Amino acid sequence: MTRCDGQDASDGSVSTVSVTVPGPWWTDLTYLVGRDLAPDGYLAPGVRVRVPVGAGSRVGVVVRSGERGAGDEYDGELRRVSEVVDERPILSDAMMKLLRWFCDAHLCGMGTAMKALLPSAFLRGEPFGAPGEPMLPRVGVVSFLYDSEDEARFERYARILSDGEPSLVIFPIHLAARRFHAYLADSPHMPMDLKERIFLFPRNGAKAEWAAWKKLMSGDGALIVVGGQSAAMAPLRGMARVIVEDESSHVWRTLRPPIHNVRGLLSYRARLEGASLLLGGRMPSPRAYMRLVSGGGAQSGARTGRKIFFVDLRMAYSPSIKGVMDSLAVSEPLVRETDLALASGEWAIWILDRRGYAGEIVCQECGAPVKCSRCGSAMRWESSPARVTCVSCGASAPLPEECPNCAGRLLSAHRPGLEALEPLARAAINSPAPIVSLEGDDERTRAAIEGARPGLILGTRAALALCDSVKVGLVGWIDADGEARSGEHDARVRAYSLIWESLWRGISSAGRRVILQTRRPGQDWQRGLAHGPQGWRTFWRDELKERRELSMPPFNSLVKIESNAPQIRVMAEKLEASGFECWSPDEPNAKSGTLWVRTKRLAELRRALEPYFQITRVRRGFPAVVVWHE
DNA sequence: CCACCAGAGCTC
DNA sequence: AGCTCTGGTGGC
Repeated sequence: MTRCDGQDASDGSVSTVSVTVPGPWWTDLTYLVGRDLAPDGYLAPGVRVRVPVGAGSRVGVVVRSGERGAGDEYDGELRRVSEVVDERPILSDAMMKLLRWFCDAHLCGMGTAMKALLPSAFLRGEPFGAPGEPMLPRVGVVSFLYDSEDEARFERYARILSDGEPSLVIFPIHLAARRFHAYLADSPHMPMDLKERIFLFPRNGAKAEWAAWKKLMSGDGALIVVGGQSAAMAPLRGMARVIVEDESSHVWRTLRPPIHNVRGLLSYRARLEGASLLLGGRMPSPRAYMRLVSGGGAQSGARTGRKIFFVDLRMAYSPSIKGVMDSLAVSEPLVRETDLALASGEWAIWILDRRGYAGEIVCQECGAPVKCSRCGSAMRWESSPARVTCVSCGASAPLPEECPNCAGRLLSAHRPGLEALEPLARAAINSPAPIVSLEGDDERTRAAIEGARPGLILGTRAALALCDSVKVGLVGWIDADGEARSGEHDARVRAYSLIWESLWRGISSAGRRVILQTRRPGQDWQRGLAHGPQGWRTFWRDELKERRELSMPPFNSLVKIESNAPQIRVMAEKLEASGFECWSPDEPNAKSGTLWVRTKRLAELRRALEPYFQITRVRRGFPAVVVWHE
């Protein structure tokens, strides 16, 4: 690498470069570069440089290079590139395209895209070789593999992988990747010499991840890379195939900005690098389903049988719960099936997706819910010890004696939770088997359960993970409608796929029974649940019809923009003037604002948002943008 | 007297 | 968002 010697180029022949610098802004920054760093007055696009930014310095990537003033409106004082990191461009053509696609799809800047897709060492300036181009341009095919049985899919993957083509196999969670890695090591379908060339990509963690990148970039002979989401950009040489397992999982969507769907990234990466793409799972995601019905048939398991039972909540006995307005039903069929499962030495799981004693506390006089003083989210009531905790930030406070809003004395609890369910379960179950409330999903709890005598587990959706390690004979959904109640446009798919998962997940799905306590037995989004291994066809047909009518994703993209209230108002006006469909749910005098946009014209929206992401706006702060594509 | 930290201020 | 510079605090 070459460092700036600090001297001015005395002959005055100084040129400029545009550099993408990681930051929340979308602007590329212009710098001078002296002859000492660039003898030809030119730095190739894709070369990393260290540049001064504000008080410090950062590593960025050259995007353009040329004489002063060429295609650049900035007329202020320019600073100098302080160091050229790479001798040759370091981002492949495919990688540049992938980064650009990411920016367009998620309405973010190039710097944000680089941080999301590349290991942190890249932007520290460490030696780097990007994922390769295909040797010969290839056209990857897309295929699908849906089978409700986990074991059946694993076997199919193993058979496919046994041809030794360089393959990337990615799971939504690392634990599942580990399980598949162990499966491959034992699989009779894998040739011995190939087994030695399977690499389990490490779980998130910057150091381990960078070590894995270096190992793969050095071309150590790995042919199959198995990993969780952190392996999505793994630099596998000559990658010919990408397998995305459990592709409909909502876990593919990241929780941290830039919020994106890692499965979508993998699909596009496969296309750019000419690798074939195999999407697999228990059921398809909306986009995969649409391709599937337009393209060809799916694989599927053949097992059917009476696995699922609907219990009409309106008919079920619902004992009242002390201190809580709503009741919880523990129906007769649920108790009977639970006792049966326990009697035959299997585990039973009852799922209620609300922790604590009650999900919300509301003032009966003013109607306001008790909110967290720190973050403003709803507080839930926990009974032992008696207190309220915040659903989102975890803050805890003593049980309020009066309404914080109107000082009213009548606070009432609603939506009973797991703590309230436990005494009901104890009273209802006849079996002497233990009853355990599962508070977390950590490894320790799981290990304790794996070694214990089978019993009844009361837990949230996280408890479904137990199906992977112990024999679960019954899953009972205490309030199945609750899953579909959130206002999100994808609430119904989440509900459907959770229940679908409870039918099929893990090692004992063949004999498992599932009971749904619901107000709409087998109706609406629940249609198709009882139709056997491809019941999701019924679900998607109805769901996509409705989404098309409402112009919701995947037929349109949904964009959420957050900023301060005045800026949101200005943006809303301008976007509406440009013909965008916008709405804002804000209260009139709120400080911060939210703007929703529903559109197909993402490129145009990007251009409209560009002014708000110029670096000169840094002091006013940048809006936060989230995009939904499905 | 200096190590450590929170907050301010800056960004071609 | 980073980064560094500042000034206050607290440990010895």
